[in-house]
Amino acid sequence: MKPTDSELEILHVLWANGPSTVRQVHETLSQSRDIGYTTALKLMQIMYEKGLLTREEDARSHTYTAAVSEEDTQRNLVDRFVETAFRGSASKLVMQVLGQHKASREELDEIKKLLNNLNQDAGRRD
Amino acid sequence: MKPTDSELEILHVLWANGPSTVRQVHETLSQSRDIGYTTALKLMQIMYEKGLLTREEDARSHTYTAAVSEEDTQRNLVDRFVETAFRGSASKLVMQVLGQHKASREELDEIKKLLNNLNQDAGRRD
DNA sequence: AAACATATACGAACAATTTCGTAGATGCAA
DNA sequence: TTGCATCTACGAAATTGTTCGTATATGTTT
Repeated sequence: MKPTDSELEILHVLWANGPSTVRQVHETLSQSRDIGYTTALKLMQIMYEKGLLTREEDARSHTYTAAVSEEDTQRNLVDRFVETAFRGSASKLVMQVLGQHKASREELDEIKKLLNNLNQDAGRRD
Repeated sequence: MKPTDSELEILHVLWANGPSTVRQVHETLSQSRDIGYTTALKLMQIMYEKGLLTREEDARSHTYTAAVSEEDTQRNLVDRFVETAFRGSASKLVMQVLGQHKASREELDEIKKLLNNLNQDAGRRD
């Protein structure tokens, strides 16, 4: 259920480019790091067995599609990460990230807006 | 340099309780999961070799201390995590976390305050 | 001092992940 | 139709992380 780092790389390619053959995925992956064709193939076969990918057995090659959504996957990853790295304290994580990374004004505004809503909710609950 | 999940568990114990013997760490760890004494020992020995822990060779047992700070470690982990799970988009991560996790009003206020400062900075830079 | 409790060190098994070589199938081109 | 390019499948090695049993040393108690 939890994709490994390599599997995540492949998922990102499929999320960004849509259904692709092993060759296409390998081509993209090659641009950012050294990886053999059969390595990519094997990874995608394993992911298929795990249910992380579906595939269409076309004429000669197979076309693979991500079977899990980017959102769901990231939600799962975040859950685990908050737990292991921040012992469950999501707000600590948020503050760490905000203090550390740059974000555009638009992004900050969007976050602020979301935060205001949450703040109102929290107020009502008290 | 990057602690594994098990190593992180041990670091959390040491960060929370301060310098401790293997026995003390094992005692704490046992409360949350099944783990043998020698397993904890081995992990801490490896962490010592890696430089994640220092140790004081007392009379009979050793007293271990975290050699890396909680803040630095979390910063590193967040960096990697943003990269692998969110392809570098820190704000996506923040929004994912805020939308998903509950936080107390105090925490939200604190985040909001931090965010306002950042927002001003971003404004000035434009 | 002898027996016991408890510590470290070490080796090894096991599992998961990553990597790639090689074999065999299949379509296409000469 | 023969040979070349390219595909999948498979097996296996290398790496890393986790786990614990056993040996051995060292204090402590009687």
